[in-house]
Amino acid sequence: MPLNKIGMRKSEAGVTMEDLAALAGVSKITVSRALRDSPLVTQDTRDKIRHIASEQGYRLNLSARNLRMRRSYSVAVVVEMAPDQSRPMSDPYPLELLGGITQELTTAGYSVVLTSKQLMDTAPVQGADGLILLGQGSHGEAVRHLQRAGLPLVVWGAPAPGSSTVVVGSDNREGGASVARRFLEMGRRKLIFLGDVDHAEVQERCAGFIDAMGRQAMVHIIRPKAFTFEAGFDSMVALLKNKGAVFDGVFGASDLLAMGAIRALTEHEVRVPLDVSVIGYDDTPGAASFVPALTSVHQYLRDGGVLLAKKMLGLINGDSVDSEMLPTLLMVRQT
Amino acid sequence: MPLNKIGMRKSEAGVTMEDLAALAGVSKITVSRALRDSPLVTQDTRDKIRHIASEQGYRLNLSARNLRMRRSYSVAVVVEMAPDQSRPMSDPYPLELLGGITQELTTAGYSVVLTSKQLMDTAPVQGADGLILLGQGSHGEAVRHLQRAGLPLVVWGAPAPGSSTVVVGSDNREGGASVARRFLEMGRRKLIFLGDVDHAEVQERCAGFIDAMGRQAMVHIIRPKAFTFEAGFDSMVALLKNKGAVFDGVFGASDLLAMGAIRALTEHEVRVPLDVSVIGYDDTPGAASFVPALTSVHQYLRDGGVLLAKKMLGLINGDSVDSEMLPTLLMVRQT
DNA sequence: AACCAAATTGTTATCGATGTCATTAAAAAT
DNA sequence: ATTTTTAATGACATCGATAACAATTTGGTT
Repeated sequence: MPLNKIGMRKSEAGVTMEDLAALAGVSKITVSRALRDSPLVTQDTRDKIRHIASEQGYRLNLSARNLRMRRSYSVAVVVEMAPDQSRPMSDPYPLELLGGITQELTTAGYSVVLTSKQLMDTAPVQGADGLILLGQGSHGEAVRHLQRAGLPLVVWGAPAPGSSTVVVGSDNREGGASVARRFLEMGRRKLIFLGDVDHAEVQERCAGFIDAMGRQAMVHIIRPKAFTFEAGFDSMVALLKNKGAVFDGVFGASDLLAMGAIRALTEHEVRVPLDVSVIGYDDTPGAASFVPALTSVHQYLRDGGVLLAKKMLGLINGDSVDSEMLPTLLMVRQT
Repeated sequence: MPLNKIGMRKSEAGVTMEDLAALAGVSKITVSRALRDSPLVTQDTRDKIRHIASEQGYRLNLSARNLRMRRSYSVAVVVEMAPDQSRPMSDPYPLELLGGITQELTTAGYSVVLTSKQLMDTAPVQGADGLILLGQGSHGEAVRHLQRAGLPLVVWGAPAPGSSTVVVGSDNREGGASVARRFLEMGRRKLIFLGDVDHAEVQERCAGFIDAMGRQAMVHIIRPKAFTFEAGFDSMVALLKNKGAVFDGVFGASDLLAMGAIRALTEHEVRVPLDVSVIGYDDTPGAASFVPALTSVHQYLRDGGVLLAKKMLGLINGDSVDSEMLPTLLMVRQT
C-alpha cells in the first residue's frame, strides 16, 4: 500500500483492493473474491478481509469493475421534466414512478441515470444497459428510434396493439370499467366522459368505461384539449349552456378535469353528488381533500415503478418479458 | 481491428479507439486526441478520424475514461420520492428542479444519478463526484452526515445562519415581502399568515412578510401542520368560528393552503377578494386555473435547478462558491 | 545545405477490478 | 509414506481510454 512520509495512506486517493491485499497479506484477487462472497475463499480470510475493508473505508471503484465487466450497470430513465398541460399524468406522478424505479434498480446494484428527451444522444444514455421511458406514450417515433439502438427498452403507458415493446402501465381499461360499475350501482344512466380520447391512455379509460356500461347507459364524450382544472370547468360550462343536455354522471379523465367540472356544476346550482355524480382519475393528493371529497381511480404508481424496473432487469438478463398492466382501485368518496 | 471469419467487426462488442486507429492508420492516442478536439492534432486527421468514428457508430466508453481520469463524472441527486404532506414544496416542484439540474449537468458532461435518502450508502452515490440534496431542508443531521463524507455538497432550501453549506433556494424572504407590499397597496391592514413556521422556508416567508409590513398592519399567524388544501380549509373554518377575528387578507404559505382557505371563506359567505384578499405561494399549475384565479408567488424552479448544478460544477472545479437566492415574482391575479 | 524550433504523432505505463489458468497447501485415499 | 483429490490462493492478462514522455516530421533560418 502506498504510504507517504508520515505513514498515512496517500492523500484522499482512495483505498484499492491492492491496498487491502497488502494489509491482509493476500493477493488482490483474493480480496476481490472475498468482497464478492465467492465460495472460493475461506470463511476466515473472508471475514478478515471484510473487516479490514470496512476499517479502511474501502469503496469499490465502479468504473474499474464496469470496464472489466463490459457493462455499465446503469439504466437511463427518460422523463419530460418541463411542465406541460397536455399530459394526463399530472405532475407528481413521474416522481412516484421514479421512486419505485430507483428503489428497485439501486437495490439490484444498478445506477439510475436521469435524462430528458433532448439529452438522449449523450454519452451517459448511450452507455446505459437499458432505457426506461416515462410519460410520452408508448408509440410514436421516439420509441421506434430508441428501439433501433437495440438497448433493452421498457415504456410506461398504454400498450400499442401490434407493437412488441414491453409496456407497463396501470390498467386504464379496468379503471374505466370500475367507474362504469360504480355509476350503474348508483343508478346513473346518462353519462358524460370528459377527456381527450386522442391520448392513448385516456382512450383506454373511455373504452373500458363504455364497454362495461354496455347498453345500460348512454355515454356522451366531451374532449377538452388539456387536462387542467380550467379545461374541465370550461367544458362543463359549455355543456350546461346547452339546455338540451341532460346527465347525471361525469367521468373525468383526470382529477383536475373532474374538479373543474364540479366547480362549474356547483356554480350553476347543480348539486354534486345529489343531482350529478362526478368521478375523477389518478387519485391525486388533492382529491381526498377537495370539497366535496372526490371519488377517483387510484393508480399504484410506486408499484408501477418497481415493475418497470423488474421488467428492465429481466430484459437485461435476457429473459423473455411481457407487458403488464397494474390493477387500479376506485376510491369511493363523496362525489 | 478484430475481425471475424466473414470480415465483420466482432459481434456487438462495440468499436473502440483502437479500431478507429487501425482504420485511420494512426495510433489510438491520436484518435483520443482527435475526438477530444485537442489542438495537438491536425485539422485534417481530426476530420478524418471524426468521420470514421461516426461512420462506425463509435461511442466513448465512459467507464474506461472515468477509471483513467479517477473521476466518475457523475453527480448524485437525493430526492424524497414518496408523497408526503408535510412538505412545502408541492410535488411537481422536485421534478422541475430535476429538469434544470439534468439539463445543466448533462450538458457539462456529467451523469445525473438519482437516489433517495435510504439509498445513499450505495455504491453509485459514494462514487459520485458530488451530491445535490433536494427538499429535506438544509440543516439537520442528514446534511452534517453528508458533509463528513467530504464530497462537494449543494442543498436546495433556506440557508442556515451559521452553516458553511452551499445553499440555493428561492428568496423566500423577498417573496414574503412582495406579498406584504401587495396587501399594503390594496389597503389591507388586518392580515393572517397561514403556514407552519417551524419549517425553515416558511419561516423566511413569514419573516419577510412581517418585516416589509412593518407597523403598517397587524399580522396574526396560524399554523396548520400540513400544506394541503384540507389544512387550509380547516384552519380557516376554525378561524371563522371565532367571531372576534377580523381580517381582510390571508397569505398562505402554499397554494393549496390558500385555495383551501378561499374555499372555506366562500362557503361562509365571505367574498374573495371583495371582503378578504388571499395570496398563495408556489404558483402551482392549478393556481392560475383556480376559480377565482389565485394570486401567488412564483418561483423559478427550473432556474433553481440550473443554479444548483452550476454551483456543483464550481465546487467540483475547486472554485469558492457561495449560497445564492433566486428572485421570486408575484403573479397578480384575481384574489 | 545544415540546423534548430515548432508542430505532429507514437510508445509505454497506468487507472482498479476480475476471468483464466497455474500453483500451492491441505485432506483423503491407497 | 506416497499418491491422488480437493480446496484455497496467486500470477498474469485484460477491459478502453489517457498522461507523460519520446520520436518523428515539418517548416523556417542562416
